[in-house]
Amino acid sequence: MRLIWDDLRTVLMLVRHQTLAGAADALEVNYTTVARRVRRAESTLGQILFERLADGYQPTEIAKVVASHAEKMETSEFDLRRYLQGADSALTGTFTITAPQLLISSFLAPVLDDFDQAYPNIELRVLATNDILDLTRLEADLAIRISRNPGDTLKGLRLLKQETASFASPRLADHIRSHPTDMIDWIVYDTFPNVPKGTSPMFPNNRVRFRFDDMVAMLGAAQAGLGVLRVPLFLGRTTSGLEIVPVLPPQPYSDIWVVGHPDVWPSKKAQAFREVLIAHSKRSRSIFTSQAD
Amino acid sequence: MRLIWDDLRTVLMLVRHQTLAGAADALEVNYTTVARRVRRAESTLGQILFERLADGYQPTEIAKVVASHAEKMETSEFDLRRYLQGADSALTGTFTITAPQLLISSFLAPVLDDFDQAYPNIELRVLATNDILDLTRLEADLAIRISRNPGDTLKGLRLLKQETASFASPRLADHIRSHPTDMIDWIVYDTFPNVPKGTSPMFPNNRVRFRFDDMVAMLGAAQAGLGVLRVPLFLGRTTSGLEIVPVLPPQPYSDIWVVGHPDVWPSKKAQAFREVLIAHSKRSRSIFTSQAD
DNA sequence: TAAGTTATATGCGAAAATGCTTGTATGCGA
DNA sequence: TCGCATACAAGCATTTTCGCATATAACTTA
Repeated sequence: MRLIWDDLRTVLMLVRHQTLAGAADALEVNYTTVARRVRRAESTLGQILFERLADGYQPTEIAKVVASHAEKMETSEFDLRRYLQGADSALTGTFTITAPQLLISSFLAPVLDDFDQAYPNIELRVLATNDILDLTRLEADLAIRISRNPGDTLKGLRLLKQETASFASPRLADHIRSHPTDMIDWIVYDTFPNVPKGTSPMFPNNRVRFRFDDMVAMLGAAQAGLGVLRVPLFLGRTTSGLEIVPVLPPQPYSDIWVVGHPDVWPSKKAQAFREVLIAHSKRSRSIFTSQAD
Repeated sequence: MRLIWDDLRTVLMLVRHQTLAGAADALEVNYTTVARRVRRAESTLGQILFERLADGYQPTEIAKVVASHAEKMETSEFDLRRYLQGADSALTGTFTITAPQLLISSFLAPVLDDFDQAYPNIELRVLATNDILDLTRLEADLAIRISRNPGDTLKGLRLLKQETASFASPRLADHIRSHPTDMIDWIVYDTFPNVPKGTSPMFPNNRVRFRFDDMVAMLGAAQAGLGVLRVPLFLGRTTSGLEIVPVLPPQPYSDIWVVGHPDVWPSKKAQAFREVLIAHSKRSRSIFTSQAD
């Protein structure tokens, strides 16, 4: 019995995605190819691996066992690729980072510019997402994250401390300052559905007016004067049409970290990127806290 | 970077064998294919994996790392294949056993016959070798071994206790019995280069005359009357032209075991083979010891 | 020094794998 | 109930991979 390793990988992907098209996307092949590889695997194993149903391929118990072993193989592949990435001393090729969308324009854009100037032969790929990408699976080489915790197995470096404050449109800000005891409307994030704690006693009347699940939309609502917003200082300060209001005094917030997998961390490209990143962080420290205000 | 798993396996084989032809044999492909796959792997990794020398492909350090990861993948493959083998409840297909050559003709042949009669749809493959095959790598499904110890991770079942005794050609045996104090010539195995311990006091004069590294040759030499031989009872008894001589009284010897990997052990085919094996062992017990003499 | 052995390299035709296209079934929603 | 989207299946053409035959280089040995 001579198993084809790439057929095992194909079975793994089909078990994960349950449809030929899904597995084919993951493998970057035509879905017909997935179907044929699976048929071939079934015939060499002498076992039926999937039930062909109208809504996809349903894995049998045996297929799940096959997939679990293929998953171990995949882990070894990722281990290898991370090793190679870490050992790579070239300042050429591609380099992938990920960061929350809102950090890009206000903070990261100059870093990308500096890096591209300094290392024109490195093709920088930026994944702007709030999803926590899996650095173990090399979804990115480095991640910039807003979190006190760099993650379990990841190496991390704290770039910046930061604080939050309350922001509002200039009109609303004026009104609040001149009528501090009026009811103040808040725009809050879905996951923190109440008025932030720690509001100043000078502004005793607060209520939630809107809840959003998207920060960009919240900023838009605040720009339109719909309410007061609690955001990191850098974000409020770099968003036009917003100014700080003293309703909520500056409070410490999760720090900004650059994190990476220990295997990949020592690579020349990662080193280079961190240098540029740290230099820029030092320069822009004042945007993130009220200290230097 | 999209690595082809079977290319990694090819690199592993080439690191192991160091020549295209050797790796190609192991993979059962043409050696040209090995060369091409390795080139492809090198180009996708962007790394040179082997130095092409006159006497073969010399792996670089990176190739060794690649191979070590591919080896983990291979381990997972064997784990899977053993699992599938163990879960296989069919009494069809091939089944592989291994045993020392000398056990085959005298002891195992009837078992093979019985098994083939009882399970004509199973194609039995017999690897007659003194090498200890690696059951973890599925080089065989079951092994019949002469050893007190069934092995570290293997499951085992003791089939037979056995004893050794001294044998000689009829002519020599006659002479020894009639002239017990004459010098007795021994034919011994290279790894036990002295006269066996425990010779009877009735035959005080013993010396080594020949050392061999091959048991078949030793039996031939004994048949030709060149000396006395210590062999397991079953072997002396079933070899024509030899008879037992009382120089060395029967002594316990390593037992005969059937061993298998725990994963494969419960498979229907392995169960079936063990049943036939055990039945035959019980019937032929008397050949192996002096008890029933 | 010439023949033989053991390596790798390369060109060509056969075989295999792959992608594309068309056809069919099923479920969802206007 | 009629698209519409999503799934798989199957046939055909293309591309890729593979094996064979041949050539070349290094080393051994008579």
